[in-house]
Amino acid sequence: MVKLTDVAAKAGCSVTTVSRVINNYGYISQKTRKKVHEAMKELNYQPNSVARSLQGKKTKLIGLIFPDVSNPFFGELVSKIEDQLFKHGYKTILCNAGNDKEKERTYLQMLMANQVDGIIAGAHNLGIEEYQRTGLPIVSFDRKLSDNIPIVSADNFKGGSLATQELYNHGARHIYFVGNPTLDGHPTQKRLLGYKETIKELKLTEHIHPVIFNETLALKEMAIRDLLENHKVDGIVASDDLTALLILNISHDLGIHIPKDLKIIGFDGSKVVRDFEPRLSTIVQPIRSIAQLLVKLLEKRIDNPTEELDNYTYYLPVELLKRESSGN
Amino acid sequence: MVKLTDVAAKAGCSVTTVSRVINNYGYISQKTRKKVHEAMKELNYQPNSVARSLQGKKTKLIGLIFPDVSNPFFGELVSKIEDQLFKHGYKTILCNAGNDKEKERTYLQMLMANQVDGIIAGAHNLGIEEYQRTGLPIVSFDRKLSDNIPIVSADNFKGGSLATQELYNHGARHIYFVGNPTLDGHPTQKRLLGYKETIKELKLTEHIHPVIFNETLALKEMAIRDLLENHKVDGIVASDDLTALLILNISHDLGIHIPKDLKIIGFDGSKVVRDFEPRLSTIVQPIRSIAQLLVKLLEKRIDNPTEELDNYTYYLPVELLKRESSGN
DNA sequence: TTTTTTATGATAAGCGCTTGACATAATCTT
DNA sequence: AAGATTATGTCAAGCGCTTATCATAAAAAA
Repeated sequence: MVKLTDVAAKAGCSVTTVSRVINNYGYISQKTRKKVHEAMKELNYQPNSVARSLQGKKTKLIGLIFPDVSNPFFGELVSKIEDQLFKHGYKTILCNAGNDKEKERTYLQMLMANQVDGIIAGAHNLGIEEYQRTGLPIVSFDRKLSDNIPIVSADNFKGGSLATQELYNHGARHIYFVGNPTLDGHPTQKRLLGYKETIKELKLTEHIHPVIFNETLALKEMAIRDLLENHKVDGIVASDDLTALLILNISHDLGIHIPKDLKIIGFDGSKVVRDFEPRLSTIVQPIRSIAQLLVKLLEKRIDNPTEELDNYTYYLPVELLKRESSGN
Repeated sequence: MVKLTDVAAKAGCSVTTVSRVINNYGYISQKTRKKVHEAMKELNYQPNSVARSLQGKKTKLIGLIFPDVSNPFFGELVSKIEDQLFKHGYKTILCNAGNDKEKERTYLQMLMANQVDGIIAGAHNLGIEEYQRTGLPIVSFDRKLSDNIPIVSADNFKGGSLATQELYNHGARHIYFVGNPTLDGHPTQKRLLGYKETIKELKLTEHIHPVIFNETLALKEMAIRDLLENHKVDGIVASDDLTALLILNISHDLGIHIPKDLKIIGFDGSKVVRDFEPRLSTIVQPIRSIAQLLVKLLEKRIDNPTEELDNYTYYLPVELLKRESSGN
């Protein structure tokens, strides 16, 4: 392994000088600076970040705690975050927490032990305290952890409302909300609230049909089949796109015509779903902006941990993508 | 920050003893071991892995270099790999390389600087040498890097063959291969070879219709539209599921009935696609097994870098999932 | 009791790098 | 030419932990 002393030898100067070049302090002539850089290049030298970190330097490691990148929405979000972090010089430690409390907890410990500079939290298994206890800079996606942890989120309430209104505009009068009904703090709840509010404004009756997010596919299908076969429904606000797709498929099996008999609108609008299911109307979350803001806020916290932010809650605007499934 | 000396103080023993407990060497009585563990728990102590790594201990960090987790297949694969790594006590550094040579190169440097224990390489931008030069244990997914780097892959050739045969069995005689035609070393090429071989056996004419993987959606759509409108085709082997979905959608737009007028079969079989597009026939890669094998091989390399493996090429069996789109 | 074995402590070196203190050149000012 | 400025070097301490060495004490075996 090439080390500082090797570079110094090659460049014909002292380690101090090399260190000065690398860390950019003290007096250095252009000539030596160049010589050192050349030596580093020739030897393909990379300062050992482990050693640097031990001096209290930043590790430039960020922990990303999210449910699961195999979900297209989280996949895209994580991808965008990773890209932002990379541009800011950070490396991403990927922590898929699933719905596994224990795994999330272990990861938290690991991240601390690895001296990460900060955490972006998007999983929802653990309580606030466990995150607080890390003492690390944290920003949260879509869920309030505590008063002093910034939270970034799409405007889920508005999304729920927009979706409901869109279905109404296209003639639906028996509009169901299909998805997770009761997870408190969970983002889908705000979507539900938006739905409820709008239903009330429209003087309709609210109908909530629970389809639990991390149930098996078969159980979800049963729940949806039950809805479509045994209830009078002509419009559905789905809590997320995957649920919406399921409804689309089952409707097709049952011979229910979309959008004539039933109008559907999803939520999330990941690129994959938008591109490959072009019939589905959906509420699109601004994934790129979310990623940018998360990283920007986190970096701010890292660079200045004590500074109070002027705002701890950010709702980014959603967009209604009108397609065939909602009657367009 | 809690450190070793704090634990020693709390437990009423020397740092040496604490270190003996942590690293499990030398003589230690059950009583002291317990006392130390209690002290660690009480203080919520985590050995600083940065400091440990500096002694030459393993970092337990693995770099994962893949194109992009927002692609459902890679999302699922990365998710499964992450899970395997976690179970083996490793942390995952996520490196989305996209098709960006420079980013991949930078990541490689970063991984070296961070003293990762090994790399799982699934991106295809860089040449062998740059990987070799890291001097790190590496395993590769789906692409040969060099003779002494193990490669794990689904049996793409067999998959291409199975798909072609399936279309034939259901009556297709004008069977096209749609996707990347020429990327050498790229996995889709073996799929193409499987297709070609089988076409020859069946005494049909081969037709290759290029749709470049990282083109824009619009260009891909144009290419497909051209195929469907201007060519006599009744069967398509798609190089991957997303391309297959595109073909499905465009066929629908053009009023081409699937599977009556045209039979399609995709490739990859990620869970998302299987669950949410249940009409699509596809060649399913054994993602979980791939992940397990990759991690197993990598760990072997890490624990014993010099040992020669008895095999450097692993083709895992694919499975044909028969659905409606291929005529079932 | 004597010898072995087991348990713990004190001390120090070192992993690769940073940084401060101090010293000495080389170059620039006026 | 004298002082100021800039450039480089030497040396040493320290980040938190591991590990080897040596010493000593307690428990177990002979």
